[in-house]
Amino acid sequence: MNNLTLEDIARNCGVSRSTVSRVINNHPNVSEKVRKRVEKEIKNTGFRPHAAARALVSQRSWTIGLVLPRSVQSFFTDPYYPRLIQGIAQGCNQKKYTLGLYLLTDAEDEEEIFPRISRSGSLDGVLFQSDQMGDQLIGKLAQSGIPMVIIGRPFQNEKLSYIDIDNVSAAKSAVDYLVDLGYKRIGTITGPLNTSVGVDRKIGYIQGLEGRGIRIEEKLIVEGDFTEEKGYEGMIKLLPAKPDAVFSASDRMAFGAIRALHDKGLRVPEDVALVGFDDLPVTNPVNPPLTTVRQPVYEFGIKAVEFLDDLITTGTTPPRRIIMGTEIVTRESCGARLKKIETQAK
Amino acid sequence: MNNLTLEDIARNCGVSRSTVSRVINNHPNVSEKVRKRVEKEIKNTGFRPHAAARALVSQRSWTIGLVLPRSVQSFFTDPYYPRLIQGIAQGCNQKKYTLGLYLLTDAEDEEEIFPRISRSGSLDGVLFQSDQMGDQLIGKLAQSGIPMVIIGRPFQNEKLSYIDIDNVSAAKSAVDYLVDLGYKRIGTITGPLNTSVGVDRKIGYIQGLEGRGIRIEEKLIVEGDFTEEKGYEGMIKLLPAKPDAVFSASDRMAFGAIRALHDKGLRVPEDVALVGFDDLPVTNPVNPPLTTVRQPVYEFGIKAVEFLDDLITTGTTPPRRIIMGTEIVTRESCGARLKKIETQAK
DNA sequence: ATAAAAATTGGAAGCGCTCCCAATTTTGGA
DNA sequence: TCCAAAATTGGGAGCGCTTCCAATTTTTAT
Repeated sequence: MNNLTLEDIARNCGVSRSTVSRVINNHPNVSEKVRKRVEKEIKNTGFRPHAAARALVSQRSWTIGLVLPRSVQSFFTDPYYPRLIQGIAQGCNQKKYTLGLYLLTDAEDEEEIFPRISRSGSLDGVLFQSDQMGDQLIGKLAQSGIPMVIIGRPFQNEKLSYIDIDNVSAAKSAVDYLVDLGYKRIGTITGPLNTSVGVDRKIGYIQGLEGRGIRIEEKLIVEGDFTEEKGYEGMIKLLPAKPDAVFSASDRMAFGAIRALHDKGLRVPEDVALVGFDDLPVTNPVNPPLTTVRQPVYEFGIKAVEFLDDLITTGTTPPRRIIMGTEIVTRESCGARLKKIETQAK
Repeated sequence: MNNLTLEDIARNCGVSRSTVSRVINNHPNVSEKVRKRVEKEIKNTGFRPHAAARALVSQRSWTIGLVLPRSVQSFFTDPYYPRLIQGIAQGCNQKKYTLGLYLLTDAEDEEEIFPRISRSGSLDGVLFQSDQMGDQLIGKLAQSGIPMVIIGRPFQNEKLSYIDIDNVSAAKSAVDYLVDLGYKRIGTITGPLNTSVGVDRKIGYIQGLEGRGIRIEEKLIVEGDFTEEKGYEGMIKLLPAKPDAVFSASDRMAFGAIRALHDKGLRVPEDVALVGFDDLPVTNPVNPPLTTVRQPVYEFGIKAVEFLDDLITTGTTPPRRIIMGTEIVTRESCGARLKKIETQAK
C-alpha cells in the first residue's frame, strides 16, 4: 500500500515538500547532497507520487485514448488491429504515455463514452480509428478541443489531423508491377466500398491500368470486405472473366483467392498471379508465398503516438497530416515473366 | 474547450458549489427546482467535471489496467487475445470503467511500467494475464496492495484471486467424448508445456484415457504451441503412431492438423477424427467443421471485470477464484460412430 | 400559530501535488 | 575579508472536486 505523500518523504529527510518535488521532477537546482538523500528515501519507502494529484495541478494526465468505433467489428478477426495496437502501445511506452482503450460496442456506448473521452482532464489526446460510422463522434470530439489524430483518412471533415498511407498510389504500384511483369487481364477484389480504404485501393487499381493504357472491365472488378471468405467468393466470381492476374485489396482475401484457385485446379502463379495488400505477420503458411504491398502497420502505430504527442505539446492548429510509405514485397505468387523489373512504391 | 468548473456552474445558477456537486453525483437531498435548473445549465454549457480532481479527492480513478506481459507475443496472432479484450472492454463499459492497456514489449518496460501500474492513484485495479514469465511482476504488484485479478491460473503464487476455466476437466471431457464415439487410438497435440494451460490440457487428456482404462502411449503425444503451423507439424509426427482420433489443445492447431491430413490424402473424420479447443470465431471456413471444446472467452472478459470490480469494492482478502464452464460443441470432425452419445462438460 | 423535526443549502477544509516567490545559504571576485 | 551574485531551499497558494458540518429554509405536528 502506498499511502505516502510528498510531505512524508520531506519530513523524513528534513527538507520541504518543494525540494522533494524538485528531486522527483529532475529540476536542476537541488544540491547533490540533498538529492541523494531524498532519492534514497524514495527508493527505501517505495514512494510514488499520486497520479491524480499530479494530473490535477499540471493539467496533464499522460494518458491518451485509442477509440475504435462500433463499426470496427472486425477488431477480433482482422490481424490489422492487434498489430496496430501493438505499435501504439510501443509508442506509448516510448513516450511514457498510458494507453486508454475505448472499444465502442453499441450505440449507447458512443453516447455514454463521449464525456469520458472529451476534454475533461482524463486524456491528453485521442487516437481515433477512421470509419464512416464514427465520423459524427469525431466531429463532437474535435469540438471539445482535445488534441486528436485520426488513423486513416477521415470521411468528411478535412480540417482534422490524420495519419494514413497513400492507398491510391500503393494500389497503383501493385498494378504497375503486374503490368510490368506482362500480365494483360488484371482483375481486382476490392475492399468494402463504403470505406475510404476500399475505395482508394480501387481507384489506385483503375489509375494503374489507365496509366498503362489498359481498358477497365467491370467484369474484372468484384467487391470484397477484406475477409478470407469474401476473397474466396470473389475469386470464383472473377474466374469467368479469365483474369491472368488479380490484385487483392488485402492479404486475407488473397489467401481465400488462392484457396479458390486450388479448388478449381488452377495454379498460382502459372494460371493466375496474385498480389495482396498488408503483409501482416501470419501463422498459417500459404503456398505459394504471397507477393504483396507492405504497409508498415506497427510503425504506423508508433508514428501515430509521436504525432499525437507533438500535437499535445505544440498545439493542434493548423491540421497536419502524415502519409506513410508502402513497398512491394516480392515473393512467389506473381512468377517473373520478364527478366528485369524495377519496382518502387512511395 | 471545457475550462468550466463547478464554481462557474454554481455562479451561473445562483447556488453553491456543493449543490452542483450534489446534482452531478445524484445525491438525494436537492430540491427538484434547483436540480432542474442546474441540470439545464450543465447541459447548455457542456460542463464535465474534471476527472483528475475527482480522482484526487475520492481516491477512485474509475480506470482499471489490463497487463499483458512480454511473453504474450502471440498477442497479434492468436485470436484469443483480441476476443478477450473485447469482453473486458464490454465489461468496462458496463461497469463504467476506463480500460488502460499495458502491453509490455521488452524487459525495460516491465521495470518502468511498474510504478505506473502499482497503487499510485492512477488505477483502481489490475487485470493481469497469467504467464510464466510475468509471475515476478505479479508478485511485486500484489505487494503494492492494488486489487488484482489474474486471468488464468497463476504459476506459483496461490494467494491471489484469479479467474480461469477448468482446463483439466475440459480436456478430459473432449477425450471422453472421443472414447464414447468408439475411438481407440487417441492422440494429442498439446499446448506449450511451459504454460499452465498447456500442461493442464495434457493432464486432462491423460486422465481421460486412464479413466477409461486406456493405456497412455508416448508416441501419441506431441507438443505444440497453439499455432496452426505446429498443428500441421504435430499431425505429421503423430501419423506413424496410427491414431484414429486426435485431441488438439487449440483450434488453430487442429486447422493445421486437418491440412496435414488432407496433404497426406487422409480424410477427416473417416481416417482420423479431430477435436479442437477454443471455438473462437473464425473467418476462414474449415472443412469439415470442427468439433471443439468451447471456452467462453468473451464472457470470461466480462466476468473478469465484474470480479475485479467486486474486489475493488469489497476488499481483496481472502483471495477468491472463479472457474468458468466449458462445453463440447459437436460438429462434423468426429463423425458419429455410436448412435447415442451424452456429453457434458462442466 | 408555534415549536420541533426534516430537508435543503452554503462554507470551508483538504485530497497530494506543482510552481511562484521570497528567504536563506553558498560561492566567488575585489 | 566583505559584499554582491548565484544557487538552493521553504512557504503558500491553488488546481477542481467531494464531503463534513453548520446555517438556513421548509415541512409537519401540535
